[in-house]
Amino acid sequence: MTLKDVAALAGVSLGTASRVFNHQESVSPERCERVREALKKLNYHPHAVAKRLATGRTNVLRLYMIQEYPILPSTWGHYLRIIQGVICVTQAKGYSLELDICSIGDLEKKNVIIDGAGMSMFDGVLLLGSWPVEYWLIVEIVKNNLPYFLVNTRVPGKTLNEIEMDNKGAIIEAVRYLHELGHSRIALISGPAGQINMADRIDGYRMGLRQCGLEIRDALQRESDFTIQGGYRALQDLWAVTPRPSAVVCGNDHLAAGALRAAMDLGLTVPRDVSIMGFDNHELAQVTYPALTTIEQPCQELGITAAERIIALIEGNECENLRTIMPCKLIIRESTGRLGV
Amino acid sequence: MTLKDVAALAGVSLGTASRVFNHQESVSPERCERVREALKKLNYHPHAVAKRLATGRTNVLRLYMIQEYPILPSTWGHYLRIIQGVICVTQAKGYSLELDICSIGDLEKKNVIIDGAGMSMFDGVLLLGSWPVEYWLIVEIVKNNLPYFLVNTRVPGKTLNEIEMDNKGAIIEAVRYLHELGHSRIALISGPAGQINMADRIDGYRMGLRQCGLEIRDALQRESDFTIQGGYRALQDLWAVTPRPSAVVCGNDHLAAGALRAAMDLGLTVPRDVSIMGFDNHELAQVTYPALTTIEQPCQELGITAAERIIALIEGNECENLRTIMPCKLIIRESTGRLGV
DNA sequence: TTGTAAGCGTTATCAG
DNA sequence: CTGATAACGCTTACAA
Repeated sequence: MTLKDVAALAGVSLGTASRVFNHQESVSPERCERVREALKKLNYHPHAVAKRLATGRTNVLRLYMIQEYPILPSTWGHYLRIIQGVICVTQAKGYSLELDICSIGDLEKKNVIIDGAGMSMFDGVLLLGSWPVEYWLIVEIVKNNLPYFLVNTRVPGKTLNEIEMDNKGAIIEAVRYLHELGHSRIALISGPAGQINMADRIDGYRMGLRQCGLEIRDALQRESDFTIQGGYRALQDLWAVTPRPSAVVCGNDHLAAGALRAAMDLGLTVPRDVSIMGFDNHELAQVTYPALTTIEQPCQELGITAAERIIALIEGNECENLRTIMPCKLIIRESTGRLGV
Repeated sequence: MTLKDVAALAGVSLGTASRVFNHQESVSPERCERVREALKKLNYHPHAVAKRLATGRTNVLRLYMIQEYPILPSTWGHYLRIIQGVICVTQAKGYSLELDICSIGDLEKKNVIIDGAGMSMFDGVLLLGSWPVEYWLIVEIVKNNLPYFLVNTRVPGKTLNEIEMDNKGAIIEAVRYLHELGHSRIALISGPAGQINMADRIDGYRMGLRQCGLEIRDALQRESDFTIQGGYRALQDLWAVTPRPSAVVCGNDHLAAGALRAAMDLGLTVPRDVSIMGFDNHELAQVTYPALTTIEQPCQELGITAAERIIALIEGNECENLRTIMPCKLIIRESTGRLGV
């Protein structure tokens, strides 16, 4: 059932049928009505592909999940919430969302994005990741005139179309909070410093200490992976340092959960003997014992904003804020408190 | 840069250029070579949309995540692993994956699938969900001749194109395992029985008891939601029953984590006083204290199989197994054991 | 083996 | 306001 059939049934030309269906502009009420009836009767659906060919617009947004190895379940959960936000917007605005998962290596080597754009398979691209993106990739994208947004990541040292969490500010707040509880020897167990989010958290830790007038001691900083086991080992490590820390900020909830378990196995009571904080407000922060004080990120909002921005870019409504930082929120539970209480 | 340009540069006709690019069939080696050079020089990428219009094939797979409300993080994680499997296959076979999230109500009311198919936006559809799907929706899909597969869900009472986890078998194994540890009063804390997976797990629980020659007692079964809090309350409840259970099988790891905490707050030691089991092998199963014995599902394999099957269907290679059940795996950790040990 | 031309279903331009 | 008609870029008979 094509528009032609509709036109035939309504006894009008193809052009008129198209006008009625699309804008109902400049067509007599009478014929307009006839076309509408035909549209109804034939249960007409426009052929999306033909429309795309004719208009040059696909109404497809492609989202690349840039996946580090090994795959981390914590990242998964984080990404999916962001994607949910993206979908809210794409659905509302009549876009389809194509999803792709690839390593940063794939993205750069095979040049999949540019190729896809060359084949005009999508109108814009969202790069969702946690590790730094190479500048030349973006240069390539810009050169091809393809609307893009970096989500939850960036190109170090450049200000581009990007939208991120305020990782740094969140940790500064965390350090201040611990300082207000009376802690002055605050340690850090971070994930890999090469990861963008983690780099910002490490930065925030140092800046927080500075703002509180506390000394920055290398011995109190541990770089681990993102795993529960990593957190476990790092806390054991940290406990060998003299003087010992009285509070530990962790790069994510998994590290914090591991640290918690290590503290327990060392015979410590949390938060009486040591305070421990996570980051992410992952579900597991609720099930540890004691439950983790942590930081919540506005994942869905991030996705929503990213989608709105790129659609604005696609549709030519220049969007002002090319760089946006979303604030996070401190969630206080049981794993932090005053020493000895 | 279109094929026309390539043809012009190579000094051949459009048709010949197309033939070289697609099948390199029936074209003289010499001109073939010329075309190839032009292809290279112009860095030709076929216009996907035009190709689609000409061939009538989109090479797009659409996956609907059927989302219950409220949104459960545990479901998210589960789905994403499945999707990852799907993407492995679509990437390898040259398909794009479109992702949509909607409630089952959306799907049925707005008839989005049929409309999308009518607009020929995709070649096939994967329905990923956990709640029963209405038969008429599938009837509609079949009527429209659209290849489909149900993933992780089904239409109750019908055998259709579907692929699921062996939830039932897994719980039977769990009950047997507990029975071998000497337990005879085995309780169940399930999620909503309306959810397909949970219904199967409840079935499995009953069948497992029967196979072990144990009595099925309603007082030892609690239907909760999927939350940690739900598990907490359910275990408290269960503890008021006389005689008390000595082991509790939970519908998922969240319920089990809540039950664990409740047991702790009741002053019990797990597994000495009571054994507790989860389901999913969610990350939080590693961080509870004690760590949860649970059941792992082959999520990625499920996705891979589903994608392979539907692509076979699309490409007309009749796939034999229209219904497939994937086996799960028992993961033994610390939360189960013999009574009093 | 090759070129020509007729689609594929729209949109959009341009006379009338 | 309306109807032809030319794109859009490709595939695929069909004819040469």
